[in-house]
Amino acid sequence: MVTAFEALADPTRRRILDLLRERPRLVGELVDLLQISQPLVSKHLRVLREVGLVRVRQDAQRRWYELRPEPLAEINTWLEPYRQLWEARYDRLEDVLQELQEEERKHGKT
Amino acid sequence: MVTAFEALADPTRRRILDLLRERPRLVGELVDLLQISQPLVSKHLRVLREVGLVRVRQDAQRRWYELRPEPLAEINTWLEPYRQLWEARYDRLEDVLQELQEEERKHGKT
DNA sequence: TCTGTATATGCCTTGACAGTTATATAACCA
DNA sequence: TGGTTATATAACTGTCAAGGCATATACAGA
Repeated sequence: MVTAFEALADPTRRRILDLLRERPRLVGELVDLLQISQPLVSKHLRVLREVGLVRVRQDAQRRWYELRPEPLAEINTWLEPYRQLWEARYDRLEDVLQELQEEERKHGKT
Repeated sequence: MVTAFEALADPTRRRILDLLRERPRLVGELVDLLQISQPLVSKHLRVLREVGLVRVRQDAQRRWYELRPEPLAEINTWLEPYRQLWEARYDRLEDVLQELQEEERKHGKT
C-alpha cells in the first residue's frame, strides 16, 4: 500500500474520509457509525495515516482523527488531463447509441 | 471489482489509461509498451472494460482499445467536496510545522 | 482446409488485504 | 495500586486478485 489511489480503493476507507470531512472524530465514534469492529477501524485509519490522508491528535486516551485532504491533490492531478476528455464528449450521443446497437446484435439474436 | 476506484488502484491499469489517452491502441502495442505478458494485458483490459473505462472496436483479428473517460467523472464527483478543503489549506504552513515538531519530540529525544 | 496471427480465457500459485478474536499499551480515576 | 476506558497491535483465517503458463477462439491469407 503506497499511494492514495490504493487507499481509496476500499469503500470503507472512503466512508471514513467522508465522515471526517464533517469534523474530526474519535475511533469509537467511527466504530459506531460504520458498524464494524474497532480493530478494523484502527487498521483502516493506519492505512489512511500512512498515505497522509488523516492525522491524529492525542487527547488523554482518546485520539481525534482529522482529515488531511492534500494527498487527494495527487489524484486530482492525475485526473486533470482526462477531465477535458469526458467534458468534450458529453454532447456526443453516438457512443451510447452505438453501444446499444452492439448489445442488441450480440444478445438479441433469438 | 466494481467501481472505477478499484480499477485505478492498480498502477498498471493507470498506465494503460495514460497510454490510451494519446490514441486507441492494439493489445499487442500495449504488451510492447508495458513489457508485461499478453494475457496479463488482456486481463487488465477486461477489468477496465467491465467498469466502462475502455471500449473495444474489432478489426479482423485485431482489437482497438479506446479510452472512455466518463466513469472518471464519478471519481471527480466524489473528490469535489474535498477539493475546496485542500485548496483552502494551501496557505497554512502551521500544519507542516507542527508535524515537524511532533516528529522531533518523538524521535529526537536522545 | 491448413497455417499463422491476434487476442481471450482457464487453471494454478502466491501474496496481499479485509475481517475476527485475543491481547497489549496507555492514560485516566478511585 | 487496581480497575476501567480508549485505542493499537498480533496472530490467524478466508478471499480475491495479480501474474505466469498453457490453451482456446477467431480471423485472414495461401
